[in-house]
Amino acid sequence: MSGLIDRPLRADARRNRERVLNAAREVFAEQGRDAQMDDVAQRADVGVGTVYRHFPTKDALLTALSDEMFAVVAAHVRTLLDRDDAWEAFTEALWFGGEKTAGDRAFSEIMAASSDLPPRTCPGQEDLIVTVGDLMARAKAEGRMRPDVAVDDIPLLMCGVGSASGMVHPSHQAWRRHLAIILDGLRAEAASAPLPD
Amino acid sequence: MSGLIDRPLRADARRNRERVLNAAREVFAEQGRDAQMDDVAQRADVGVGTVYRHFPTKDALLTALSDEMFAVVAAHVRTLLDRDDAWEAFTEALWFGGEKTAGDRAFSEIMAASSDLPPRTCPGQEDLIVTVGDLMARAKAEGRMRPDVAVDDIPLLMCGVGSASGMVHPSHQAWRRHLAIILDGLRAEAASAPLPD
Amino acid sequence: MSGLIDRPLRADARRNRERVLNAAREVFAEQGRDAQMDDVAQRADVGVGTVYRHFPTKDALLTALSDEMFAVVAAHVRTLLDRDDAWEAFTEALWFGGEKTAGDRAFSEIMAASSDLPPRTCPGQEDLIVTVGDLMARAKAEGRMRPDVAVDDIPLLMCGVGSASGMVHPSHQAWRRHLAIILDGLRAEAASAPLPD
Amino acid sequence: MSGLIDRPLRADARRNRERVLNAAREVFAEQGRDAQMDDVAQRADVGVGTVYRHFPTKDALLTALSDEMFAVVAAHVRTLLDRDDAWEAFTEALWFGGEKTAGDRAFSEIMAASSDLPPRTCPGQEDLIVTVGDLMARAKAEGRMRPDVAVDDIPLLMCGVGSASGMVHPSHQAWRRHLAIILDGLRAEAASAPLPD
DNA sequence: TATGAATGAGCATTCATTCAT
DNA sequence: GATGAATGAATGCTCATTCAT
Repeated sequence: MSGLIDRPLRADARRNRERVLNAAREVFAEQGRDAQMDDVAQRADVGVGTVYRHFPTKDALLTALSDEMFAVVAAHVRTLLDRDDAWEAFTEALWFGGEKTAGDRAFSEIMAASSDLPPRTCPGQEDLIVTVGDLMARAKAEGRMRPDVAVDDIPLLMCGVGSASGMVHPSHQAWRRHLAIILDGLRAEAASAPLPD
Repeated sequence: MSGLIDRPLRADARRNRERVLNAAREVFAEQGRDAQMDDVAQRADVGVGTVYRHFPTKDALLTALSDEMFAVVAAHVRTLLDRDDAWEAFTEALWFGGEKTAGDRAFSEIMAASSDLPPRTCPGQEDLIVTVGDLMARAKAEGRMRPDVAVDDIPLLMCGVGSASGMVHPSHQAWRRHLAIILDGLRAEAASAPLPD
Repeated sequence: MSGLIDRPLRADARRNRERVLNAAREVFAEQGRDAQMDDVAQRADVGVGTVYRHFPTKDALLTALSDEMFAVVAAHVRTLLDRDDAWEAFTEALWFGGEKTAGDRAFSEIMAASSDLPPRTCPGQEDLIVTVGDLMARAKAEGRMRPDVAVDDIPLLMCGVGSASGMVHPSHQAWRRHLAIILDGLRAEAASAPLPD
Repeated sequence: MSGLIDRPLRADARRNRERVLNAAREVFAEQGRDAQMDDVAQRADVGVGTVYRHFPTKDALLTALSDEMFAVVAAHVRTLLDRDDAWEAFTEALWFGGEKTAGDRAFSEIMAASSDLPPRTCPGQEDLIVTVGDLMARAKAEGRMRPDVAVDDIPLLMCGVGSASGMVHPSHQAWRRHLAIILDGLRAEAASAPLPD
């Protein structure tokens, strides 16, 4: 009952929340985490207060954004789980992640800064660890992936891809070369020596 | 005339410049480019004014720091030019660069941010491009390095290594794994497909 | 006509008005005039809009609250008018006022701040001036109260009692000592010299 | 040595610190603790930054102001210690305190708000407790002051005087009547009954 | 009419940079 | 030259009030 009555209000609010999120995504992607809340509000065609109503803190907004990013990637990777070729699935997962990360300055910065912060984790991130871990285990079993890589190496490598994605101007697709090299380096045949621990 | 009078002052000034640079190196390495000028001055046991006398702008100081970094690396790489084994020399160059970058938050950030900035180059960087380019050409000729990598890919990859260096807590040596993978990915045998352009 | 239709609404509205007033009384008493309208609404289980429907302004709400306070006290004092012993009645009036004021941060603050505001008066306050004035006149006639006090002194003194009521921690009853001293100071025998004007 | 060299700088800074303090005293006295830092800066003919250089926080500034107030009063009261007539000295102390408090909204508010805050004390306040306590002991011994008042009652009473000082417009001297009554209430002969505890 | 989301002026605070001493 | 105090634009966040639903 009240559900039906609530809808209109909530619908409006949700729409605004979405506008804020979209604006924030753009603004932070372009300008990095130093972008200003006022800019987000402006881009969303909304007062600052509205931004703060939905996200009590700049940090909360940034967190929401990154959680969402993880969730999106995690969801996609999950669809890859039933592929027969685990290495190929893994590869595709990383390409997808790169695609999402590329050009998102804030996300890259957040990942790069994660050393300072308490090691907060969100559902998406945990899911990602599980699913990617699964793919990696199978790819190793297939003999396609070098056995000395760990799941924990992946965020590291992707963080690198992310920061690379900002470099070199126009095509902005230099990160593809970066990732291609990394993927080649992850192949079973590539291992010239065990990775240092 | 003024030369004679200047000398002692200049000596003093040069010493101060050095103190500032040393302090700045430490401070920015630890706290990243967001560190404050006042902190630099304090660490250098110098007034802020002195910092500004030598570097008109925070940005100028940061630039000086990064130029210096490039110069140091370039100098080292130059000593590797007469090695017989070019691939090995190249490898060592990258390990040296990684070592220098790791733990220098500001330098990593600067490299990662270079997309914003006009593509300023400093002598060290140019030198690096030449020497590393030379090593790469020879390594390719040796048949040890995949032919489709370009010199321009290297800063990209190293930028990744840099941002990785900040991640994962105490040992802070996870970047070594990252670089090892990349190097394996750069080997001639690793190339599973040509790099995208 | 509209009267008949309005009634039920009015009943509802009046109930809401009451809820708002009750909530506001509590909230402002606890947190002082800096308490937020949203808090009032929440405590009243009502939307902010409803609060604003009944009181166009935070100030209006505060005013209503203080008017009400005056009315309550005035009503009580009026019941004391037929006492034989005017001094005792006066005394009781002040104790009653103190009791009401103690622990009501907002009311104390409002009284203390009344210098800023235009010297607005409400029926309760006027009534209070009349009744207390009457008691005072009779107490002076009885020879129990010093003749140089004026009705205008009383709010002043009570304001002091009010601000005192907030001080000193848990028992919060230090104001009783304050008022006791003042009452002793108001006795006819206490007058060591005429009050300054 | 460096002392001599320091002076000019420090002299300037101290002058500015004084300007800030003076401005703050005025502004907060007039508008209460809600006055804005920008207003203080403006009144001091100084940038906000300067205010913050000397007082890291609005609260720190307010604290400094109140500490100073206590110190001034304490110093004055200390000069009264050698009076023969302790009651008279006590009386004078309170008049002095009233004089200082009257018209200083912020100070009154701070005293009135002291119930919330952790019971911070400054040297002046402690000194005051000691000296006033001494005067009170002697006044009681003289048989001039009622024995059941405690030093702790005084801030309470003065807080009342303070808040009273803001009331009633033009003369602004109504607080004198308030204090006079209180003083009469504190006399030994005034005690009609022991104070409640 | 009630609701609570939206608004945005307002405010404390920071920090790169300037400039008097 | 060196110093560090002064500057003030910039920024995150709050809260009284309005208004679409």
